[in-house]
Amino acid sequence: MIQELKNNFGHLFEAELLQEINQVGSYKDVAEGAKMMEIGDYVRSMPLLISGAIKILREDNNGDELLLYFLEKGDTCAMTLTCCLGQTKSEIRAIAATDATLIMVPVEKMEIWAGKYKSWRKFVFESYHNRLNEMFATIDSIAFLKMDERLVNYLKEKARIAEGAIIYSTHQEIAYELHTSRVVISRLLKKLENLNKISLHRNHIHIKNI
Amino acid sequence: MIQELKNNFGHLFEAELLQEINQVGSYKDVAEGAKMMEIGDYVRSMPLLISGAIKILREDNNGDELLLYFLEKGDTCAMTLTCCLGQTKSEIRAIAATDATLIMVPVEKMEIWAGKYKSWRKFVFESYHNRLNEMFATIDSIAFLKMDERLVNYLKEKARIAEGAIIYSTHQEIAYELHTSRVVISRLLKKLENLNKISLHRNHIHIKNI
DNA sequence: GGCGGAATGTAACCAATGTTACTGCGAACT
DNA sequence: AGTTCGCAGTAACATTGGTTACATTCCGCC
Repeated sequence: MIQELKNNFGHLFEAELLQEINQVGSYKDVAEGAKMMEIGDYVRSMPLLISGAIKILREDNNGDELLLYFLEKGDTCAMTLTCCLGQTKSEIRAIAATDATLIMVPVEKMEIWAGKYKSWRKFVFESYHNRLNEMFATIDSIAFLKMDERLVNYLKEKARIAEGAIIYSTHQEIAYELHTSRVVISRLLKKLENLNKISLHRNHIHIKNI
Repeated sequence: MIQELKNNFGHLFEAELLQEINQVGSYKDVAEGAKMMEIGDYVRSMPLLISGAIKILREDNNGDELLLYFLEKGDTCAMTLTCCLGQTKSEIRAIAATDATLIMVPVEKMEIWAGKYKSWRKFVFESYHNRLNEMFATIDSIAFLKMDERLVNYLKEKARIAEGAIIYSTHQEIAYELHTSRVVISRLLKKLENLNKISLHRNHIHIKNI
């Protein structure tokens, strides 16, 4: 494990902290689509993401979903940070967007290291900061953009995460994540295809130039 | 100053930390409407809110605004927390929603205390947590609610902040904060008045039962 | 090859919200 | 008292996005 740790977090943490993480952390592989956290769950360990991507979703009373943001390599989940300390429930759902590997750290360490290691504090603060910024971006998107622009942003982000020009999603799945209906997504995607920005296929979308 | 500190933060911080805050912090009074932070500003001190309320706003490229949430007594601004450490610019605007008093703490102390006082760490983490939760609530509101429901929530919140049943806002101001148009707000307010939930007057709104 | 289910395409319609344009009212000022 | 200006009321219309309904296509499976 220590090698992956160094590769992904070596520039952040001093050797002693890496050593500690190595001792108490446990490896975990998750498959694409796996639910990693549910709304209302209590959190007992903190994930450090080594590879893959996790999507973070919000749900309303009617079960309608909305994609908030993605976590990637080197990220951690801000939700767990204070859930651990404050013993509160998760407000969000986390689902593996791709196959992913992570290191799980017991919550007790979280606060101990915050007192002990400056680099850990920096990491935790920056995680919060990044998450807040992603939330701002999400809010901008919902509040200020129209659905066609939101869709384009979504496709860009998805392509970036997938590290390729092909997105394997159905229109229905996209509709869920943007909290709209399948018909609307089909309509807008077709427009993008007519503009020659994407090409549509069954079960996947080819991003050409958006 | 020490007395206000004790009243508002005494239950959070140990005596030694209160003492330190008292030594390095400076009092500041701001009048309603005063701009306390602008998008793009660098932050050099951290506010602890003693009384009053601060509204936190987001703005898009076209200058359109959106109210994110209010800060109140006992809160601090999460934005400053990492702006200080990371030397990044503010992503938000802060405006005094009422007359307010606060204690400004130099940023250098922020990280020092985080290493020294467990209670300070707890406070900072909880601040982040609260802000994230408020952002979730804001997103829920924008994404899942229709404008009439958002307006009702807004009025409730405003009345709570004002500690009374009368809201001194014009329709135009409300429209800005909810990022819609004055006509839409007037229309919806009139509906609420017809339902006998509010009564409308020039420059103010009387909340009756919503 | 035919069947069935999932995914997509599309039209027609509806509801919510945004826009434009104009009216009238009230308070402040002269 | 008359003027001015900001605020509020309202109608008419445009646009966006959501809904319903149905046709078509693709693919795996028998």
